[in-house]
Order: sequence, then structure tokens, then C-alpha cells
Amino acid sequence: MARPSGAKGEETAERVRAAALSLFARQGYAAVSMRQIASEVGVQPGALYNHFPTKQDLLKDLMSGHMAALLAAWEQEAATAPADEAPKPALERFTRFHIRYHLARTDAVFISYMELRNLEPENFAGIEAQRRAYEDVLTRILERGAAAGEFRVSEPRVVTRALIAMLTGLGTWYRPSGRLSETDIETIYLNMVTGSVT
Amino acid sequence: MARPSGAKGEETAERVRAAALSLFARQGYAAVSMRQIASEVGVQPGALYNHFPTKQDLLKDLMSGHMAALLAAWEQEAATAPADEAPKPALERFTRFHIRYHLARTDAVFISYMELRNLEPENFAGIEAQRRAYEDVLTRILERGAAAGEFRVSEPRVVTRALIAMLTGLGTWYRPSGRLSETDIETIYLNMVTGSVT
DNA sequence: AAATTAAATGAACGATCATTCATTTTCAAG
DNA sequence: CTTGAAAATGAATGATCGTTCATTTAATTT
Repeated sequence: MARPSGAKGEETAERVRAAALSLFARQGYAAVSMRQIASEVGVQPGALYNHFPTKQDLLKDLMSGHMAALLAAWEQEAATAPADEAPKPALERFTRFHIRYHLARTDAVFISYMELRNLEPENFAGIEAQRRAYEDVLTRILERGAAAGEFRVSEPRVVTRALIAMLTGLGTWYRPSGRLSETDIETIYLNMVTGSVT
Repeated sequence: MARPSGAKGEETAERVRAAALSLFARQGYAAVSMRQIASEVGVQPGALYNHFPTKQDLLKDLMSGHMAALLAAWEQEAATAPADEAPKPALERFTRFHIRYHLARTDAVFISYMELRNLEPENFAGIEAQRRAYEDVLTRILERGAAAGEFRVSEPRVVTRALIAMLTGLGTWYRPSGRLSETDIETIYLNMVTGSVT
């Protein structure tokens, strides 16, 4: 055997992902051509098809990869929590985690929340399941808090979506070069989150 | 003179707007062709150019029209308020207004929030100014509340964006056919909004 | 009814799209 | 060094894009 699978291929595939991520976030999936992506990578358009079967697969790869990494990152965060962590510190842990993680990857976040409509049905279903799994994390914290009488939450699923929309919206305007530091922002949002459920 | 300007033209233009609004919201600006819009209207593609100079102008018309209507609707709502309304009832008025107005026009909201990146710079600047004017409404309510010691808000602009993101996010998942009525939703969100600033 | 203009048609323009494929280049295993 | 597969090239495919335009149709004023 010569040139075992993935010798130089995975490196190029990663550069394709990076180029597509940036372009999709800036112009939108439908407005970006495979030629643009190839040009950014420094390769001919046909070469992209050595790594991704179609443009649609490239989008699905980016979105699914982002959601999987998000869930994995939360698993790691949750592993550092004491067993049976109380609802309030758990909510604080989730809020801070969500803000930090999403602000560090605004391109992937933007794509994963905005390009759902460009996914074919089977791909859409897969991403939706991942998103639901992530929402469930917050929903269960809220449910535990409500059961313990610590949170004033009658509809945990509704509140989950409201809070995640609020937190994720941060990425559309916050820039590190601004007046407020990420820690400042974290404090402000955490106060709003806790206030909104107590 | 025969056929004074806008005899049948404005009616067709309005049907073009309606078709484009629905298609843009479902598939995105870049993914919708002028041929699709024409087909939905029941007309040939060339006829669209009797009403809108370019596809870009059609998008700008939709977004700018939506923002102008939103601002006008708020002016009307604000006119019914007692003079010098206290911050708390003002915040409730704004929250309920925002939810009702946005849930009634989810397509236009989605487009105006999503397709900013597809606007040419001068069009983008115009829409941004309108958006800013609307955000200022909420910011001033928060500022008055903070000054009166009724709201715990240190950064009114940040809180404004957080609250608007939370409220507007409603449109991405709420469906009237669901278990909760619009009034139920209004109550839940209003509790969260007031809780988050007090 | 004639004149006039808005509005729509139908066909065409060049450009660009995602994708394919035969061919060439690259590079590690044998 | 030879070999063989991965990876990239370069050119081509048919389709579809936004837009234009000469012409026809429709409707209203004179």
C-alpha cells in the first residue's frame, strides 16, 4: 500500500472546513460557491470533492461537528461539578460555560443556528436531535430547581429556549475590542438569567 | 395621460413583496431566484423589473418596510400610554407589544434579522439605523427605570440587546397550534423580563 | 373610438453555478 | 527504485442565475 488514507488528506480537509466556516458565516451557505472555498484554500474546485461528496455534506459536517463538540465540551464541564450540584450553582455553571464556549466560536454558532433551513431533511433531523440534547441540559437544571422550590419556572422548555436565545444572541454583537470585557458580560448576563427564574 | 402610475402596478408589486417575503423566509435570500418569485406571483420573470430595479432592492424594500412599520406601530402604541408612564408599566407595555407584533409577522422578522449580511453597505447602514432607533425605545425605558431606582440595570444597551434577543427568538419556535396560547407565552416572557431587571 | 402609457410577455444575454472525469502529480510503502 | 494509491489538476458538462429588451397586451384618459 502507498499513501495510506489520510496522509495529507485530513490536513486539506481541515483547511477546507476552516475556509467554508468563515465564508458561510460571513455570506451565508447559498451565497458561497465551491470556487470561492477552493480559492481560499488555494486549490482547484474539483479537489474539494476528494474530501467532501457535495457542498451539502460540507455544511452538514460543519454543523454536526460543531454540535458534537459543544456537547462533548459540556460533558467535560459537567464532569468537574460536584455530584448532585444544587440548581443555582448548576445554572451559573451552565450560563458561564455557554457564554464562554459560544463567544469563542461565533462563526460555527452562527452557521449552526442560521443555516438549518439549507439542510436536507435527514441532515436537519440529525442536527435538531443534537440541539435538543443540548437544550435538555438546561431544561433539566430548571426542572430540578423548580422541584426544589428554588426557581420560579412553570414551563421549563419555554424558559430554556428563551434563555438560550438570550445568551446566544450575544455572539451577534459582542466584540472583544469593545468597552466591556468578556467577564463583565458574563456577570451582566448571569444576573439576568438568575433574576429571570427566581 | 393614460394608465396613471400605480393603477394595477402597486397591486402586483404588493403580491411580489408577499411572495418574496415568504420565499426569502423559507429558503433565504441567496437561495431564492427571481424566477421562483415570478412563478409564485404568476408572472414572467421580466415583469418583476417593472416594480423593483434589482433583487437587492426587493430585499431592501422588504426589510426597510418592516422596520418602518414596526417603528410606526410602536409610535401608535406609545401614543396610548399616559404621559410620563412609570418604568415598570412601560416595560410591560413594550414587552407585550414586541411579542404580539413580532409573532404576527414572523417571516418579516426572520428576514430582517437574518439577511443583513446580504445587504450592500449603503442599504445595510439604513436598516441598522432603523434597528438602532427601535432598540433605543427599550434602552430609554431601562435608563429611566435605573435612574428611578426601580431597575437593577448597569448597562442598558447590553440589557436591551439581551432582552430583544430573548423576545425575538420566540418567533423561531412558537407555533399557535401548540399547547400554549399567545397569552400564556406573553405571561411567561413578561415574568422573565421583569425578573431579569429587578 | 383614438391615443397613450403602464404592465406583461417571451426570448435572449453572458456569467456563474455544483459537479464530473480523464489525466497528472505527489509521496510513502514495498 | 519501483509501485500504487491518494490527491490535485484542468477542462468540460448541463443547468440556472439576474437582468435586458423589443414587442405585445391592457386599461384609462382625451
